[in-house]
Amino acid sequence: MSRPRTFCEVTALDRALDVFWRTGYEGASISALTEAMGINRPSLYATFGNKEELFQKALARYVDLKNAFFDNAMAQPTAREVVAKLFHDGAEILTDPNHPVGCLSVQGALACTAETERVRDELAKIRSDYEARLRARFEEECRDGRLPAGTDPEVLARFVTTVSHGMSVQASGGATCEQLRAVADMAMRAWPVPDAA
Amino acid sequence: MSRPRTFCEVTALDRALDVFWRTGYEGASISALTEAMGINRPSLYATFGNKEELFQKALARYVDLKNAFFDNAMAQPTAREVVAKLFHDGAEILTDPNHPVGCLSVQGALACTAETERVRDELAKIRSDYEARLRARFEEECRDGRLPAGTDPEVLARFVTTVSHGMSVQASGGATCEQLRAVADMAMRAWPVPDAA
DNA sequence: CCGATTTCATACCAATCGGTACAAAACTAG
DNA sequence: CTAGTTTTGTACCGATTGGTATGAAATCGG
Repeated sequence: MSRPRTFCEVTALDRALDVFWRTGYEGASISALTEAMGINRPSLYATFGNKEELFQKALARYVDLKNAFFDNAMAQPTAREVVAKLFHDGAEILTDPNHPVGCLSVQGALACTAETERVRDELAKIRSDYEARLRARFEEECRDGRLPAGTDPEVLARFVTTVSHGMSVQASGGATCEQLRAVADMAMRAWPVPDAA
Repeated sequence: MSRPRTFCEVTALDRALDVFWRTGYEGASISALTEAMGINRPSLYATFGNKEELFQKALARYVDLKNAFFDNAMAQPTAREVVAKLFHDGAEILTDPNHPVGCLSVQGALACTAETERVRDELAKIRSDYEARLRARFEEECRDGRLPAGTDPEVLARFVTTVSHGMSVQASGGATCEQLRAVADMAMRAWPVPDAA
């Protein structure tokens, strides 16, 4: 009731996400955030709490976007195709000019001060969650015998996320989609094959 | 002449490096730096210029350390062994408890504000320099026929650096040396082999 | 049309940011 | 022992940091 908002909460959040994505958590000042969001400081604090809560909410939006991409890859019939699609589409997303380059969970905060440890840990948790989902998928296919005997699903999942995060760093350094795809194709050559013996 | 320094310039620089490494460029405040270096502000500015110059000098120290590691790997007789050593020793260094986890050129600044663009670009240049050295080595072995025909040295170099940077992100997330080595071993399975045909 | 309620904009808060002025202290050359 | 030079510690600079107090403007239910 009473006076309604003059701004849309979700679009403001998307603007905030863009700033966090481009400049990292610490690099995003409240002034930069409010300017990008088109609102003023008290509105930000009234609506989103404080900087860290705003980040968490923007991060939740990011995870939504990323889940769409990830689930789409996971819909592939085989683990190998899942990863191939993850790499292929990931290369495009990491270099998409419509949003900041790289992956927020990598760009956001690797190094940090004591005050921003929680943010770094949150991003680390997100990364490890995706890795866990991959591992679960690989374990499944290992049990079914669809992945060669002797395949370690945990290592395989860690390898895939490692390459993905490396691709994010490459994107941050200016690598193109095609260059990332070539790297991804090369990584796929490490995919486990049944023993010839 | 006149009054001598009460501190060692290189050890102070190493302390500064440690802070930049742990907290990133923006996260390292002058107060945190002076405290870690055991000197006060005017001494810092008189000796090292300003924050950015201090970072550059600390970064030069870091590159010295990293070169020792890198050159050691490059001393291996074959490209394959170079990369295997790079991965194997890298896993240890990235998780060495004696210094901050991960690689400074990855942790330092992926995302940044307009004022710290130069720092980010400097780190990106360092990363690409190492990649170029790997590429040169691979090109050499391609010409000599020691790498299979059809091998793209540029892609191979980018793949190796991508995995390395991914390992740095993994280390930042708490991965152990052994876990990184397992990933590295898996990555080595992508190494080019001569066509069976 | 009015009163209750909420959002808005301005202007501010203490703390910290990177960076410096200044004078006392400590050293060396003579 | 003194004159001159450099480093040191303290105390400060304006600007910016994340975060708020406050009152005016706007909208709703009645």
